[in-house]
Amino acid sequence: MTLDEGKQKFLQSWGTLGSSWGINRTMAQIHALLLVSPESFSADEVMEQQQISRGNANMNKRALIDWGLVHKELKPGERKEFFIAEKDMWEVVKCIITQRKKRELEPILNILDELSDVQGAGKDAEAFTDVIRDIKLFSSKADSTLERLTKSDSNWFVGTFMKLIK
Amino acid sequence: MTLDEGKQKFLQSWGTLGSSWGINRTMAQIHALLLVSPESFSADEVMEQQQISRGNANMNKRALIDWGLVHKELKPGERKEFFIAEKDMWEVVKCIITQRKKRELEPILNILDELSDVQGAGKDAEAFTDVIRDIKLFSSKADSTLERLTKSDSNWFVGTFMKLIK
DNA sequence: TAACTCTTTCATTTTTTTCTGAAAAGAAAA
DNA sequence: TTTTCTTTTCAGAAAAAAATGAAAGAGTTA
Repeated sequence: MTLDEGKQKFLQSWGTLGSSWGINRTMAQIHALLLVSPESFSADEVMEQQQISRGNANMNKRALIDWGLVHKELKPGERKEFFIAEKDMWEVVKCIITQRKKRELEPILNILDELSDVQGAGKDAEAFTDVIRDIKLFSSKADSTLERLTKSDSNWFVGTFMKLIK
Repeated sequence: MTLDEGKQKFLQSWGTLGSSWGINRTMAQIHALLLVSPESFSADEVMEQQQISRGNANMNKRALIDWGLVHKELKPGERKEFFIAEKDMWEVVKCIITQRKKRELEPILNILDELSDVQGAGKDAEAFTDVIRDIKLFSSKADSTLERLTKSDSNWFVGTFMKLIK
């Protein structure tokens, strides 16, 4: 397989994976494009490579920066902004965990807290509080595990998970 | 908060969480509905509770069964099928991990294998193979960790993660 | 076999999400 | 200040995903 074929296949797959995880396909593909490129890209280059509009490129570029997956790069003498992806895969994983945890896990934890004290008696109320309690147990365990994960360094991660997997 | 308000809020939140993780909102809400109910539901009851069409109810009910999150229940004397959710939260988590791993992680692992032997020289090819190698490292570590996780019992999970979060 | 009950399918409609492109805003150079 | 280059915004268009409902299918009972 040639480099170009490989890149193309990677962009395609990364986009598909992203969209099945609730991430806009184009955002995932721009991320993939920047990930496999040693050079930074201008907005125009991204637009041309991905055949997308300026608005679309800008919107997704900003989202990637918000997630911490992409950084701005200013080239001396150039007026344009350039963009380059975080290449350290451990940093990438940490960014994704941090963002999704903040945006999704933490809000649901707050709601579960509120739901812990519903009023009601009987089988229905009992089933409800049981489920909420169990979900809360798992969620807060997940939350603190991920919190520790993102606070640790790559070696800790590799070491700990190595132990887990054998 | 009353039981009904609580249920309503839970269905709402579970649906939102689901859709930000690439799971159809209605599927997540039906799941939530069945999760917090001690009794099983017929298709008609689901339709009425969620105000959705027969086709929609059927489609999502089937998806939930495919995932292993919901089971059929045949009541003696009744011609209808009834549906009841798996209530053991550890089983629920295992179902979700197993399905997503099979549908998403494993396919990408196969693609990463193919992408490992792209032909090409220079900075671009090097950047490409570096990224693919790193993603493969993380993915296969994740894969084997999740594999072991789903093969283990609840106590193992609680114990191990307890240690991690100490 | 015919009538009945319930489930499944799928072409069409509806809703939601994503994308476009032109206009506005911002920032550096002339 | 004015011009030039670049980024951002956002209303409307397009595409994608989800939902509907009627018809077909499947299994029971009469």
